[in-house]
Amino acid sequence: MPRAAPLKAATLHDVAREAGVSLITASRALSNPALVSEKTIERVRIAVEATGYIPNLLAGGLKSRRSLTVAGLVPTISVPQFLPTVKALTETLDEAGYQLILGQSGYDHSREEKLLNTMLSRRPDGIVVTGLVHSPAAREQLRRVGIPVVETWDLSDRPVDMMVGISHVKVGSAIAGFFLAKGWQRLGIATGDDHRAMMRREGFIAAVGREVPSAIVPAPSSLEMGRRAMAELLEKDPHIQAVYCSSDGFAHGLMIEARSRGLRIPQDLVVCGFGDADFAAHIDPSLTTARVDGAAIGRIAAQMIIDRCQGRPVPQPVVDVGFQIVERESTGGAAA
Amino acid sequence: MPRAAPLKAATLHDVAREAGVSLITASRALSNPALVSEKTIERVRIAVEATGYIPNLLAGGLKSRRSLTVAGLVPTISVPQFLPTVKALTETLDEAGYQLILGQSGYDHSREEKLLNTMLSRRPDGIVVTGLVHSPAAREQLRRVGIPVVETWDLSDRPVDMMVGISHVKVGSAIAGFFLAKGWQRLGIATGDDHRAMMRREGFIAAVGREVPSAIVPAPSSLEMGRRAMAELLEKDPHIQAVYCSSDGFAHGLMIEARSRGLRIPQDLVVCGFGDADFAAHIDPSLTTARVDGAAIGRIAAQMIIDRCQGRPVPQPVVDVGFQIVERESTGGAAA
DNA sequence: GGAGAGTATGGTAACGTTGTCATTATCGCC
DNA sequence: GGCGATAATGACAACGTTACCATACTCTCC
Repeated sequence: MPRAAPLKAATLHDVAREAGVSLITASRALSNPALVSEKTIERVRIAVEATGYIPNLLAGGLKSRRSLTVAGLVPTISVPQFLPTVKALTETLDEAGYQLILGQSGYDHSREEKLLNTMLSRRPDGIVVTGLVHSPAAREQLRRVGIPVVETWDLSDRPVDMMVGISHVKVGSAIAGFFLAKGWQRLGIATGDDHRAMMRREGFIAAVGREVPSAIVPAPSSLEMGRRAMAELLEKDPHIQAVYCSSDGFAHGLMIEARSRGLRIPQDLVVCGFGDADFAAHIDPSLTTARVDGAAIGRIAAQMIIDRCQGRPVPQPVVDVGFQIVERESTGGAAA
Repeated sequence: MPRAAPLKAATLHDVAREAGVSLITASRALSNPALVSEKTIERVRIAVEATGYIPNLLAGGLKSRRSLTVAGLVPTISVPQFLPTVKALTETLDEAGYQLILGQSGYDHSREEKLLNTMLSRRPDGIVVTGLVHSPAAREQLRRVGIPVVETWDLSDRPVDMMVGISHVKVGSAIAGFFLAKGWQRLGIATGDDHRAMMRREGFIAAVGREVPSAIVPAPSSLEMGRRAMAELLEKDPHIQAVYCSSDGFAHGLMIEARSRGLRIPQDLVVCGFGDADFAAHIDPSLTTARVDGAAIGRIAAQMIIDRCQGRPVPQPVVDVGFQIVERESTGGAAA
């Protein structure tokens, strides 16, 4: 099947000729209209219509050193937890004329370095990383290129540049504190093995003051793995009372398995998740969980990048968006 | 906080000088090593290390007219159904050296056009659209630019270029046929209002041969909306026997609501979803659903683009990946 | 030993845009 | 009327890479 002859696409040159102005005036009419008279702008606009001109951001970016592009690195997009963040990121950037280039680093630090290099060769104006940048080589390289970098969903003492997230250690200890305050003593942990989840586990254990039976599964955790993790925990402690799970889908799996073994939730066992996924409030029993505003993380990260790119100072380069424990039926709370 | 002085990044010119070869030889050593001697390649490799050179794909793409970039348009990434597709797309493209630029068109056709223009200004080597391209202007423009285009997750008689997906009408009628074969007569539909879901509804209704009580919610559908949809359907027909839902999360919501009203599944009501989400097999009761291999859609779409870009003909420009109804407990099937 | 076919390298000119500096109208004001 | 300031436009040279063509040097084979 013969495709339409790929006619040479119109360039700004063609637009300028059509409009009867110089090349550079046409350029300004489109990208800096304040410098051009109304009349000329209109003429250029018409010429753009007539020629079907589509700007070439590769050329523009090459010269101006602004690609209007931001690189986004996520472990994998199939973990629902980051979806609101990526969504808000894309949308906020889009409003400012930036596009997101998505990269999946996997949960593997060596890939992180390689992917970063690939990304940098597109000369993004900024980089948003989900999680911390771990590899020292990558950290050093990011510093050297000198573009704004935001690490998200985590906090640390040594940011590469900017940071917006939460303290996972605090989440862990808050949940442990919540369990202990209710008087539950036989605790358990079901968690993925990624860095953030393991930090929550550490916080949990530190708050409890002793080791806690744990089922650790490879990230990302899923509902299916949750069922298996529940089985594992019941083997380790048949009289377990309260389990913290590293994600809501995971927690849901634990609850289903527990029920299928005749355990009543919350009477016989209570469960707390993490993330406040969209379904958490609506399953039965509704799930107690630690809520984090993932969309806010995306919005703030995008805004940090945009501000920096436009030369504005970022008032607060490290932002803790915090979290709250939302108590629902799975720990004996009210329905909604 | 003063950032490191942004030293001028090394260019290929610096690498060439360091390696003692000409600019163009350095270029070839990196992007077409077959033309360069082993010894020279090694020298260039060392020079790259020494200078910390990172290629500039903006410059390369400008000259070569290959940006090594593919634009991906999804309605929104927060609909889990497309996640496996986007994931496979990203991964397959990555292996061939291409990066995905993600755009969210929303469920709004006017945004589609605007977004497309933004995307095209980055000179992608290909475009993958989730769903069909509806706006005639957008279709025309895509044809004109002459780059490979893949429409996914759907099939139609008038592809813009290439296509990989399923017939949603067939899915709808298959599910209706499945219900009817079991002897269920009082049917219902709970569906999102996006194009694909509405096509499934049409297929369903056509197979039944008469109108069917429907709860239609704005896409994307969610578990929460599922609960409300169940309530709505029960109002329309208190003795409803079998409901088809346009997504698995949605179906899950219906089941939870039904149960909370004392209905037993599958004894009093049967439910079928769509998509075979990762949790579908593991919730209780496990969910009967129409399985579509979303990852395959992503892989095939990516491969089509890659083949075209590398000048290979695409043997089959329209691919139907098909679907199968997976019967589980929610319609009286076995557990797994 | 010279034609012919590789193999490895180099020089030059783009690709399409924008930064920088220069130039020309236009205006207000003493 | 002439001065300086502002507005509007233009010329030119990049940005960093690759396409294209040319050259120099092998090697083979009759």
